[in-house]
Amino acid sequence: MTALRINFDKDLVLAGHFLLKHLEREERHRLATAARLSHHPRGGMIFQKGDPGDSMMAVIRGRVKICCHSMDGKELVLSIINKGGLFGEIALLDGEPRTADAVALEETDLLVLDRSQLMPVLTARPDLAFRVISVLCKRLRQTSEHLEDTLFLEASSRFARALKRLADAFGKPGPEGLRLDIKLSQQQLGCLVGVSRESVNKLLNEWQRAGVIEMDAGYIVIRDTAALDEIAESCG
Amino acid sequence: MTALRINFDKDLVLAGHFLLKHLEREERHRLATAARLSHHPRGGMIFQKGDPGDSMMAVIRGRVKICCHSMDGKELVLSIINKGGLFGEIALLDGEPRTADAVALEETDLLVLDRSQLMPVLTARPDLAFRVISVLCKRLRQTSEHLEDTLFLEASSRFARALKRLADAFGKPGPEGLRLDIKLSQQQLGCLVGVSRESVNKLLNEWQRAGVIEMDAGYIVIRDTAALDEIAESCG
DNA sequence: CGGAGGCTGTGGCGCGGCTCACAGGGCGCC
DNA sequence: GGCGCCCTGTGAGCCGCGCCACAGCCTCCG
Repeated sequence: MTALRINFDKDLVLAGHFLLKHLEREERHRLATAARLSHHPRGGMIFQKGDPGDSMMAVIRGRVKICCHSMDGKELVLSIINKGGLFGEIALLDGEPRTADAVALEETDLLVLDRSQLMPVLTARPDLAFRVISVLCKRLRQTSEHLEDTLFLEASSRFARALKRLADAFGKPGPEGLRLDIKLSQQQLGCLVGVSRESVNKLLNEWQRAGVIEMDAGYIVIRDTAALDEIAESCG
Repeated sequence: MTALRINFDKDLVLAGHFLLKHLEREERHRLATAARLSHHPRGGMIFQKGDPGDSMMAVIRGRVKICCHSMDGKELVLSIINKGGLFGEIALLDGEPRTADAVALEETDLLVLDRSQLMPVLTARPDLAFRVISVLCKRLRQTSEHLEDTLFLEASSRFARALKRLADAFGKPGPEGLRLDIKLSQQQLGCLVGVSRESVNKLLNEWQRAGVIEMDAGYIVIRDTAALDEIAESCG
């Protein structure tokens, strides 16, 4: 009974995912039964840079950060995966080790798909392969934009752009403005763009004084999108 | 007669390319006849960031740099494509605008493949699709490593790593050491890693004095690979 | 309830590296 | 040959921002 419910849930999860929603129900069901569920506590390590990787994960509940660390302990957060999102495809697809760490930001449930299950489907369904290709293209565009940002822009613009990206991914419109529905410490915000915690603090307070943003119970609310755009484009 | 020779050449070029070498001869020939040749003088612009892009290019002769520019005129060189290399796949695959400029570093001939020609082949041949996927994965790994480098490492390490990468791509073993078979100004070298021309100059001279590298007729020769590794890994 | 550990808020110092300024050299073009 | 242009070489100055230090808070836990 429980097993049945879990399988049913898995089907639903896969069906909800844009990569797999176009599969025949039967095919999807086969994937669903083969997929493992895995649970991770807040802060739990899902995989680590250098691990052999023959699976990819879909986030059912919680959030996952993809990050890596320098030799002297600095952290760079490459991306934050929301519920419904997918990560770990690269190592699955090319068979090389994982390029980054994956850490649960909150209590998180994952659906794990192994290469051996996925590859036959990919081969049989060219449309699925194209979907994968377009995911990879998007990632590449993002990463390369991230690189441009860090080389061309100074800290304030970079951070403003990061807020805008966060707003796209986690923004909920509210009475006061666009509310970022995710709690990140100033430390973590800094890691998103390669800026020190202290600088993040100073920028946040500066913008708060200027009425561009507002802090509400630890959440950031963007009050003046235009002003933020201004900062993001400034200098250059 | 000329046309025939050109078609024959195209066939050869495609056959030499790892993406296409596994196609049936007939299929490849169809692609080859459909593909355009295009010629660019040294410094010529091949395409520009933001252009609609429905083609990808294989380099038959010469070299191409993929780069982009900041609003205040700084340049970032994302990669340099050698003869035999491929570029422009991303826009072709996902239909979005080009993410960067492509400029001929030398007198360059290209073979241009249009989306309309390539897509049917891609759909019919899953192995080709996988090959494309693995190209994208490799690019993604490179870009993300580039990003890590610029955020984590200081100028000297970054530049040392860039030299190593150049050595991988363009290095010819010689009597004195590994010779980089490409002429780049200090300006261009700087653009590869986001370092000012002056800093590049100082580093090159410093390393030359230390016997790590040597300049020969404008070409860089790496004499002490281990020392370069040392610099690349240093600090952290 | 008290202590520890993580987060925020701020000021000051120091440094890596960019900017600027200038001088000399090679090379193609008029 | 001479002129302009782009390259290399080098020193001085400046500045953004990281790093350090410290103080006040909140939260979790024994």
